[in-house]
Amino acid sequence: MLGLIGRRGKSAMALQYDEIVRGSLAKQVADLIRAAILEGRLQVDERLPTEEELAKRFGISRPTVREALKVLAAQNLIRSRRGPAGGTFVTRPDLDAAARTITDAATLLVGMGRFEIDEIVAARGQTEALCCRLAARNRTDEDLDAMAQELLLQQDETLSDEDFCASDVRFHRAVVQATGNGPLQFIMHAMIESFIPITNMLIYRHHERRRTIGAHQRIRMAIAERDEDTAAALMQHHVEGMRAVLDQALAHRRLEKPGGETI
Amino acid sequence: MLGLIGRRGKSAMALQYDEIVRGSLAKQVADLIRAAILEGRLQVDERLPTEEELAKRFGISRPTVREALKVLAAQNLIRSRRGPAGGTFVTRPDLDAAARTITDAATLLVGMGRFEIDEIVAARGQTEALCCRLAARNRTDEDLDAMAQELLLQQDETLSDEDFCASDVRFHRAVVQATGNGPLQFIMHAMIESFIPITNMLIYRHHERRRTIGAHQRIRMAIAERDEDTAAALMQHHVEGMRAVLDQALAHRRLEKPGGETI
DNA sequence: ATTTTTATATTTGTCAAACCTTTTGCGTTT
DNA sequence: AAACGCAAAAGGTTTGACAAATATAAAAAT
Repeated sequence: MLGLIGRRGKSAMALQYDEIVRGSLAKQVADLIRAAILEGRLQVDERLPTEEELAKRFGISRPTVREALKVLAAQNLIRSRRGPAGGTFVTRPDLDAAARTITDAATLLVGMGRFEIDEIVAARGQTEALCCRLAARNRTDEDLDAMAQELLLQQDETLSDEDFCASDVRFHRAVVQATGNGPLQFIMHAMIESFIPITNMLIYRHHERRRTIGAHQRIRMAIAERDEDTAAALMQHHVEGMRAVLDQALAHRRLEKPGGETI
Repeated sequence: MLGLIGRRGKSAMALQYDEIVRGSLAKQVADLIRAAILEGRLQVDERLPTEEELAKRFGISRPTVREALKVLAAQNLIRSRRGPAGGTFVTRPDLDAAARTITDAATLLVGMGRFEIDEIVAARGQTEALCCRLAARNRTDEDLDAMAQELLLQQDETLSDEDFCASDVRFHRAVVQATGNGPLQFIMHAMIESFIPITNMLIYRHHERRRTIGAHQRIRMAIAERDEDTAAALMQHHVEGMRAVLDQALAHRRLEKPGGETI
């Protein structure tokens, strides 16, 4: 019974205005375990007690414990397996999983129209230009190869719009990858994966492929020659050149507003 | 009974190798509802059926439904209230909530040592210098006031290390805020909130306050005068100047490795 | 003796039915 | 008209049980 507040009687203690209760029992338990993980009191890959044991120790029921564990699992902090050697384990922080999390969050915001197109274009232009600078400085030959591979693919005329967009995303990712900076790659994920597809799916219906490919090729060339200023300027021009096309494409899209009850 | 796969007997259907099941029932339900929200089939602030009703429609039990809803609530997609007018509602995508999500993800990665200090310093220097440029271009007088307020606070000698660090974070946030670019602010949250505290809590034990304050003041002045190049250079120098101090501080910290069973 | 099969115990996953707590709204009383 | 109180609705929690998966040990077959 770890001090959780359940079925609290209104103890007539005068002047006790500070946070009566933080939330549901499940939330309190989730917060406790999360804190234990974040503070390192629970090591990576360490096994937590069984759900029944947790329920007993916290003085709550197993379904409530499970609700708490589900929340933590949704945050990629723990994972569960069945069986005798199963149980709940602390998950090693995974770069991909974390990147997916922030991408989802960014995609949601973009999809719900919380950002202006102009803002997105400006943010892309600036940050990707910066990445170009660092890429020109730190790129390896493998990075150049990765870019070349996408360029080759993009020149295939039979490529569907969707596949072309996907290749475009991979090209920009390759540029970010070439910076060799982990934290920057992590941050740029949100840009690359959420901002680019939204803008591109609108644009490529208007057949701007040739121009895009040309810009990509020049960018790669500048990075190959370690010409920071040129690479950055090219990228910024490439991205911000979309603005006009985007505004036009957006006008078409305003009319599509589906709605339907499914659940 | 919406086609969920529960208690599946090994139906002897030959050649049905494709994804027998996606996961637990709770996960399947969570995925279904999430997709409905992300695709706009469930509008913002729309009320979902009651938990009992959902259980009936999906053909599963209420605890399982609740596990699914908890997952979605943890992702800030829904919220629940009790009472007759209560229920489960689709949450409007919130910038702060999303920012908190990515901050948590980044903090976790940093805390678990998935990034090198050098990388973090470099990423901070580059991106914050970029923000300085845009801040110098777009800042309002209110932005300058916000910076000045933190500077004033930082000059208080009696400030605790923790409070000084918090003010430092707010100063850097004010710079990002001054860019006036929503997506950029969103992305930079992860830097500001997770990368800065980690580095600063190490540094300020070594009493670098005066130098920090001086750098802040010069940065603000350059932004006020709309001098992009100077502001960017100052910020980059300010951030990357920490590297040596950081390496030193890190050496001290290597010895602290607490471990203890609490859950 | 080695491999394969079977049994068993353990742990998560799911279910059912109830009860508790909070909140709203209505109806009664003052 | 305002205040109070009650009842209904919905999420929050509990209890106890069973189902499914899986690692380990035991047994059987080769």
